Amino acid sequence: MEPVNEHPWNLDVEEALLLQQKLATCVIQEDSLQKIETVAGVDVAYHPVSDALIAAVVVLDAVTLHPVQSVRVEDQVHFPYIPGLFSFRELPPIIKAMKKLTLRPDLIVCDGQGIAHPRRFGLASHLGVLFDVPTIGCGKTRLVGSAQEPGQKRGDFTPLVDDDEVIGSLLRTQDHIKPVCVSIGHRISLATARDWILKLSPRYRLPETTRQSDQLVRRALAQSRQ
DNA sequence: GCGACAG
DNA sequence: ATCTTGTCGC
Repeated sequence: MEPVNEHPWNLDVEEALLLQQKLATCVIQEDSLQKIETVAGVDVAYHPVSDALIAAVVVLDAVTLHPVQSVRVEDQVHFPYIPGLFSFRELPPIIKAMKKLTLRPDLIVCDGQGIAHPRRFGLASHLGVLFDVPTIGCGKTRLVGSAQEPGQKRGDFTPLVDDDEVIGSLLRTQDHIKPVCVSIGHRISLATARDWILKLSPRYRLPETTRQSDQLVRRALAQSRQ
């Protein structure tokens, strides 16, 4: 799977901020989904031994949630972790992994934010714009914004608000378990994004896409540690 | 000035 | 994120 748009990654902080501002105008905050038959999850972990990042993409059947394809890739770190500039650290290995996919997923769920971001351009939006594929941001914690605690039942949600703007939802995926932070990545509406996250989280707090890509990454870490 | 701050 | 320690539930 090849990206539709590309840009340099050897940027300093100021250049990265400007690029976010520019690319944020490309985000489509509406559904433009065709048939969703496959859903992908992406995750990245830092490998301290080799000072590298390991990225994994797992593509699941949207009905059975069983994996149909998975890829893994290792890449050097070339940008520090800075809240708000997360994608400049994690996207290079993710793009490498995406290029190895022989099938094009209909939807991608990211472990991080979409437009629930200071400049409305988190990792999920960045990935979505570069590949022009529908994406959802599903973070374990929030980056910006404030929200009331949603009800205790699976499916309950509250708006995440920043600067008088609804930028996402706190969504309870399991009864009494800490909610996740859902936001639009690209080419999807917030309501549809919530529906998919709920559908992908039938048993655990996090969607199967995130859990399975996370598992693949952890397996690589444990393996190369010996 | 101080805290907060996706992974 | 990762690592460590401690506590609780299965």
